[in-house]
Amino acid sequence: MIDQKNNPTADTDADREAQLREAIELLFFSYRAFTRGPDQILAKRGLNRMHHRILYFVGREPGLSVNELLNVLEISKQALHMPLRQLVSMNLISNDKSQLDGRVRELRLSASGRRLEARLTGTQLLQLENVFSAAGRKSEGEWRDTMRLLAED
Amino acid sequence: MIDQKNNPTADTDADREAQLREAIELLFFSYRAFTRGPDQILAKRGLNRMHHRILYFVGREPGLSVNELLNVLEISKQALHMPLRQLVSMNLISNDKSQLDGRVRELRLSASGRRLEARLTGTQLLQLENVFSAAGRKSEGEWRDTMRLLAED
DNA sequence: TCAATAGGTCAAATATGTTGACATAAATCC
DNA sequence: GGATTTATGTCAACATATTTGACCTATTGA
Repeated sequence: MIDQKNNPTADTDADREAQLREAIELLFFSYRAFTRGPDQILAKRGLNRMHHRILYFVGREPGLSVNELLNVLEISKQALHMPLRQLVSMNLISNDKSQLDGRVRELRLSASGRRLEARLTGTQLLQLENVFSAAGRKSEGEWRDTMRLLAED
Repeated sequence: MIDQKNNPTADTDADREAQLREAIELLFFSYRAFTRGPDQILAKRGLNRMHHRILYFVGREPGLSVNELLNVLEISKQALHMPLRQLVSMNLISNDKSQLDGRVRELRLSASGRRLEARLTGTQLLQLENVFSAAGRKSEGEWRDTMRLLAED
C-alpha cells in the first residue's frame, strides 16, 4: 500500500480520474439527449440517424459530391448507397450531373428535403439554444473552444 | 424579400443559426473523435461499442443488476443479451446471485475485465486530459456546466 | 397460493454492414 | 487516340444486430 501521507498526489490523481470519468459520462448522456429528438421523428418514417446526417451535410453544402459526403461521414460507399438511394427515391435529395465534371454528381435538398431537414435539425437547434441561454454567453464560448479541441483530435 | 435595413434582427438570427449549426457539428465530430480510440481496440477483439459501455458502467458501479444496466443503456433485454453473454463467457464480467434477492444478478468486472476496461476508457481519459489541459481549468468548468444542461435534457 | 419481478433464452423477421467484384461514363495522361 | 484513373452505381454473399413476441425458471412478497 502507498502511504497516503507521504504521497500527496495520490488522492489528487484519483479525484482527477473521477472528474474525467464524469466528463466521459457527460459526453455519453449529452450525445444521447442530442440525438433523441431527430431519432424519434425519423423512426416514424422508417428512417434512421444516417438519413439525418446525409440531409444535414447536403443541406449545409448544396452541390456536395458523393465522395465528399463519404469523406465527411467516414462510411463505405456501400453503406451510404442504401440510405442515399432511399432519400433520392423519396425526392428529398436531387442528384444531378455536374456541369464541370460529368463523373461527379451534385447532391442537393429538394423543397421537401429542406423541410424535413429543418424539422430534424430544428429540434437540435432549439435544444442547444435553450442550453446556451441557460449557461450564458461566456460558457457557450468556452464550451465551443473545448469542443473544437476534442473534435480536431 | 425582407428589407434588411428595416429588419435589424434578420442578420442576427441567421448568424445565430450558423453558430448553433457549428455547435451541432462540434458535437458530431467530437463524439466521433471520442469513440474512435476504444472502437479501434474493440474491433481487434471482435467487440463493439456496446461491450465498452457495459464494461464501463459495470466498472463504475460493481454489483450493478441487469435491470439497472438496461436502464442506463436504454436498450432492450434482448439487445443486451448477446454482448453481455459474450463478456461473461470471456470471463471479463462475473454474474453472481445477489445475497439479498435471489432473483437479482450482480455484475462485476473480473481482473481481466478491469484491465480491458482500463485500456478502453484509458484512451478517452487521456484524450480528455489533453483537451482540458489545453483549454484551461476555467474552460473545463464551463464545459462541464454546459454539458450537464444538455445531458439532463 | 398467486401475482409480480428478475432474469435467461429462442425464433422469425427486419435491418445493417462488410467485402469484393463488376460495370459505366467521363476525365486525364501519355 | 488509346490506356489509365476517377466518380459513381450496383450486386451478391456473408456476417451482425435489433425488434417483437413468446415462453420458461427462480424467487419474492402480498
